[in-house]
Amino acid sequence: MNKQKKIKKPVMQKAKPKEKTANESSSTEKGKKTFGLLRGMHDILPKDEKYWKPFFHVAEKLAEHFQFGRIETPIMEEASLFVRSLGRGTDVVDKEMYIFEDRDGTRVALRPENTAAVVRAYIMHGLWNHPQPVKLWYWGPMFRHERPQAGRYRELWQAGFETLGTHDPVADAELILVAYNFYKDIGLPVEVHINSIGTPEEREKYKTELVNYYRAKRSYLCEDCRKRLGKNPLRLLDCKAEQCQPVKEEAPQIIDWLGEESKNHFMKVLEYLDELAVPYTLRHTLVRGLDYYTHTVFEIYPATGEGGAQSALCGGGRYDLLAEELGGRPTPAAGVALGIERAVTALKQYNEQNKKEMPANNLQVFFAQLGDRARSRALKIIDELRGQEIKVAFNFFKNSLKAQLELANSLKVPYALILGQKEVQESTIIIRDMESGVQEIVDQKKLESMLKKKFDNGAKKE
RNA sequence: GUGGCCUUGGUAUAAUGGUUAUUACGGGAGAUUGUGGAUCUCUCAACACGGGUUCAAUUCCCGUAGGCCACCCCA
Repeated sequence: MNKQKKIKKPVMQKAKPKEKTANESSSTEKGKKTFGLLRGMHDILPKDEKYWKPFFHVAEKLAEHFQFGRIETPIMEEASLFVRSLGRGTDVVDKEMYIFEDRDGTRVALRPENTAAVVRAYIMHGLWNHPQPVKLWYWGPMFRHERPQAGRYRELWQAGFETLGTHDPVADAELILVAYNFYKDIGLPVEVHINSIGTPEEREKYKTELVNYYRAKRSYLCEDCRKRLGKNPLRLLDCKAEQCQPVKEEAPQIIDWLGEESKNHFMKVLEYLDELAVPYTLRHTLVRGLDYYTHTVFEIYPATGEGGAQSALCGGGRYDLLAEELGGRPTPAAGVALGIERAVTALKQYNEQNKKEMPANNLQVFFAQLGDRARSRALKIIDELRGQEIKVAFNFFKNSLKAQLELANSLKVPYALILGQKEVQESTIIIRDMESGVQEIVDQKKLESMLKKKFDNGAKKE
């Protein structure tokens, strides 16, 4: 052994320091190119499944309960769909879209979000002829060419809920409830931030007021804010620079610039939330970056308040004008998009801090097999157990009993079944209690009933 | 898009301008061959890539890529 080692390594050693000539050859002959990920992209591996699956299930369940129909639209659309909906001048459109010409010369974009596409589908398939409102949900990847950071990816998964064809504030409240439950059901404490940005007209008036106010204080502002003043005044409210805080605090609030109708709508939404006991915080600085929003806007954050700058877990609001903008008939609507990666990250962090773990696998038995004959018999029995809805783990790639039990142990399975030559001969099987180590030999025919009895007893004890 | 920090096996880490790059977890095999959760043995596996400085670079410098942080913005 040792000798082999000594021979092997010096050879490797020599190959490397052969300097420049060796380098060339090693990069072509020996060193096969390996591939990494495109920037900002990530794989979702089986180990993450315990986080991703529950979120999907919760979304699916909520959709079922609240009767949102599933819709999946293509991840590519005509680029102009997003330009129109999100608005020229928004960052998402101007600098974050994956946009290219396909082989036919069509201007194509990878969807940066899904509301526009859902509205497109709503119009295209004449869903306005269905009983209104039409409630839809989706789950899939979005693409934004941003500079990546933790919680910010270029491919990001979103679940979304959209309610189209109603002006009723109860729709806003329902969406917030759904989003709130999405986190609550999974055990992640969150807080809802909410605001109203009224109609475009009201917003314009407010913007003018805001600009006037800020202009007077221009000399106190940070550099960014001076830029924002001309470019994107609503963003002034988001400024984190310390020097701007006093100015910000005194700034006019959009609420005061809403008309009767808008105000009433907002009040109604809040009343519903009170009734639903969804805790929320009014945040008059909450505006949103996509052009299509009107009236209610909201975001949800982890209640821990940690997680860096991009900690918003989801965002949504009303978009009463979007359908019309996209060529449909006027259709009041509202929706919410939930970032799955951020939810996963927040939940992981929360679990870590609170020493919680995701529910363990619900495997009930491990099937250990010894020898060829046992193996083929095992497959049959396992299939029968599957028919009985008994969740059984096994690994036919390991042959020693020891290795198999080791696996059973690491999987935390309560019972192991052991089938060897002897048992095959006698048509029996061993049931081993993994905790106590007690084993009993039972007739294979009685296996299912025995197991079920044990599971029942186990359930009763708990 | 702007600025900054960072990059050693799958993960987490140690050290070093110069013979076999540390340790733990993890993966595989095993400790008299049909029994796990303890211990032990063996084994697998890394200096992101490219260029430069140097007699010599994983170590110093530059570039690229990627990650992270803040901003911009957003989920």
